[in-house]
Amino acid sequence: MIDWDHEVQTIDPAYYKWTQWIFLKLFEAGLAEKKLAPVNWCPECKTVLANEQVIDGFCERHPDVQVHHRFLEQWFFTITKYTERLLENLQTVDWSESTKLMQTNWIGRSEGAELVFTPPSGEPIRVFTTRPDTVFGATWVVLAPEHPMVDQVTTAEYWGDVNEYRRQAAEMDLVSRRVGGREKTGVFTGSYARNPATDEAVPIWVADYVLMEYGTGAIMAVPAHDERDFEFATQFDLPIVQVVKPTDGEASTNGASVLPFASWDGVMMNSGQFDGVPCRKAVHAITDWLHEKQLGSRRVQYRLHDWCISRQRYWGPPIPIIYCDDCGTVPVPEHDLPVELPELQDFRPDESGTSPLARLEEWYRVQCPKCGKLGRRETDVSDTFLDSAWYYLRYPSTDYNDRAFDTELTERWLPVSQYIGGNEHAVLHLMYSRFVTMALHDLGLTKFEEPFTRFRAHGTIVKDGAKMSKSRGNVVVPDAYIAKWGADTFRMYLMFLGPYQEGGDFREEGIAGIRRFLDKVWVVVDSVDTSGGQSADPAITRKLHQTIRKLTQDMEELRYNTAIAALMEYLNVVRRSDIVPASVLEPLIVLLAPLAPHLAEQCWERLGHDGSVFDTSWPIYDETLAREEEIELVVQVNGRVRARLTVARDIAEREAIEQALQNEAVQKHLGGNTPRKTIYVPGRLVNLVG
RNA sequence: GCCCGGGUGGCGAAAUCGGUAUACGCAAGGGACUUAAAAUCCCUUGGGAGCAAUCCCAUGCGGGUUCGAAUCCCGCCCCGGGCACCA
Repeated sequence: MIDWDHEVQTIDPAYYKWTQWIFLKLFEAGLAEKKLAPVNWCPECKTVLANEQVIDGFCERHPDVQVHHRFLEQWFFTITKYTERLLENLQTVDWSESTKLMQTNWIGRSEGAELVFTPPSGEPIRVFTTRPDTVFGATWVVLAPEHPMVDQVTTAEYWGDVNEYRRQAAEMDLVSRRVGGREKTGVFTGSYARNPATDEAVPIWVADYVLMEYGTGAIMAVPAHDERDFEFATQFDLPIVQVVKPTDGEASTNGASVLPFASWDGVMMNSGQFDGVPCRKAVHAITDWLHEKQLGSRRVQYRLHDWCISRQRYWGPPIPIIYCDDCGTVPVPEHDLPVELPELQDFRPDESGTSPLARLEEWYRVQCPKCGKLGRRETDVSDTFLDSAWYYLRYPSTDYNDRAFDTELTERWLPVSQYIGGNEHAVLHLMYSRFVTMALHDLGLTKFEEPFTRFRAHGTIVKDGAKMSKSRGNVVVPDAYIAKWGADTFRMYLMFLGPYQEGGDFREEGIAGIRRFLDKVWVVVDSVDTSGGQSADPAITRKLHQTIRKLTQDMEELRYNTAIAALMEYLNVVRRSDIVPASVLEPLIVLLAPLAPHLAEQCWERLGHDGSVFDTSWPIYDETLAREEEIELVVQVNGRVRARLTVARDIAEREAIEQALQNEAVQKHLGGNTPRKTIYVPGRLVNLVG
């Protein structure tokens, strides 16, 4: 039941006051930083976006609009400080496996090593690799175009080439830059660095297939054992040295045709004292060896980046920060919250990279809360995902205006015991909420660190093979169906369509079946025997308890389709009976209530009850009453069904086999032979093997 | 390319632990009621052979393990989703 007294609206200053408060808490905890970084810019939204809001290089809200790179100073939440916990805690929560997997992949944990390649002069170049075992085959080094060391290593002779290449890379937008399989490009810097394993000088290149945002922004290239490096070697005629030979490969020694060989199933070669060692062992042996020489160390790398929360749009809670020439970055004092959104004539965003609020000088010019000198408000607002990252904490505490969430109420109601949503939020809302909750937990503000104990991802109902969207024009509007069939029918039909977590294509073919079922319920309720004198047929009672058991289990596991099928079966049994006592019908109505609430409520009233059906308790099944006394025992000969016997439920093995052997059809198929082997599965079958 | 999920009647789908494949519903066909139609009720319905009892075949394709496979293993094909030059 929905309690409208506990409604929240994230655009209400009474709500976003606390969103800003949460920002301040995270800021105090050192989890909010403003930094200059390459960020995703949507030219349609005219704002930056978080990585999680960029889908295949396109804007989440504008699927036709490509996202660009911009270097801007933005506020970030350092979610990466929680990477390990976000990963580890996944094992403690009861969530859909698909959702957990998506988060795991998004966090993208990789074990490997950081190795040092030393140029003759200047700083060493640090590279991250997951294959330190292949370091003997590293024949050059690549820096990302944005790598700060490019300037130092580029020689005068190559200065022009390198600069031109960097200029082109900077101009390229995210999409064309990141397409895998694109022809490799790059330039030589003129310098060399020493391979820490071979001690040989290898050339230093700059190429855009290396990304500054991942690892150290530099790699060692091992063309024999990495597809991309192999491609680059082919393109620029660079040396290829095989250092791993396949364990079970046929063409293991005469190399070229099987390269690049990127598998872990191999042993080392051309690797000095490590020759013959399997890759998986060599990884550690070589890393440790380089560690002793102080040229490398083990390292774990993640794909997850910090959460960019700055937005240059109007709608959103202004980030509660004031910049002062003397005091620097000053948080707005709690008692000054909320920082309200001012009225603005034209609130549309523009290309400037600053928020519409930056046009309103009388708003952003304020006194510094510390020294009183004239300062300037932050004009960016926060990501709307921050609003939703904590809303569940607000629900129980909406009556309190002096605190975001009340300790006692929070303890009583939270964490959320069952949450249902779509997998499109797996790496957005669900990840952000987990992070915010962990941060609040570490600040001592909540007792739990996971917001949602149990989460189930619903499937997507698609139409004509595609996700419903206004632009495609394939949206199913429920209103028409509700008008024609009724809300209960439509609701129940959607549940009956198929497994809840799978979704499927929307068709209306079967909807009449649900309506017929509900009509039959109504008719049966009308014909119920209310005299109280009739006792129920034992067969119906048995079916009733089986149905209660099935519903109890199915509802808990969100298996609505089979729950409904079970109710239909039960109704079919009830309808075959001439007399229907209230005792067999009332539980049906209670079981139906969560599926067809309106109809159930009316039936309940019609059965002579004053209160709501939702105030009655869920029926409890009796295992003894649900038990079948007689069962059908299948008799197989050599695994094929040849007879079915009706026997007592608890028939002894010896007796069952005895009866099976006496069966005529069974004897025929045995052909007069005695079975060599008999298999007995209690309550199910006898298999005679001849 | 890598990682998940799925493929079962004409259709949506069941079979939850390796043990009666096709529950439940839709659609279709036949019948009852009706002057007629709708609605409702009853019956039939995986494919094939047969008067029948019954038998054979069938869970995307090809192999395997097992007394027994939709379910487990190996190799493919197709559909949906996620990630993607992440070193």
